[in-house]
Amino acid sequence: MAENVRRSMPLFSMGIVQKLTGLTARQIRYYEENDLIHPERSDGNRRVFSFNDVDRLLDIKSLLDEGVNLAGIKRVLSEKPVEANTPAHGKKSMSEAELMNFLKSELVQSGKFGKTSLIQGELSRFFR
DNA sequence: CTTCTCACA
DNA sequence: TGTGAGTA
Repeated sequence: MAENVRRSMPLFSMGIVQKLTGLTARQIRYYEENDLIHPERSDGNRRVFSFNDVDRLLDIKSLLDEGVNLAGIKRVLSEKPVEANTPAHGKKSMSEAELMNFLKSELVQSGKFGKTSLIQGELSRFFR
């Protein structure tokens, strides 16, 4: 499962994840406190999120829109341990495809506005 | 400049 | 949750 490696490869900083998920740093840190996500720690105690974390955050965001509280989200994610990867073809979670699509869109948008794109640098490591 | 923790409106 | 203080 080399995919898990990529998925767990920590390479997103707080700022990147904020733009990717649309959540605020406060929320992300708060969710971490509630064991909804487990980012890695790198120099100076800075969080480093993996693809898996971002994916999870996206799920959390969806649940939030549905009016689910932390307890509920916690419950949902509990059934989703961490390495819950598809047995064969994974029709169950197409979150990866969604995420890829989302990330690409972000890149396009960034290009359109000709501005920003801190994620471009980070993302290049995925599409290289 | 960015992120971190802590604490309070 | 947001925000500001004080750091690293």
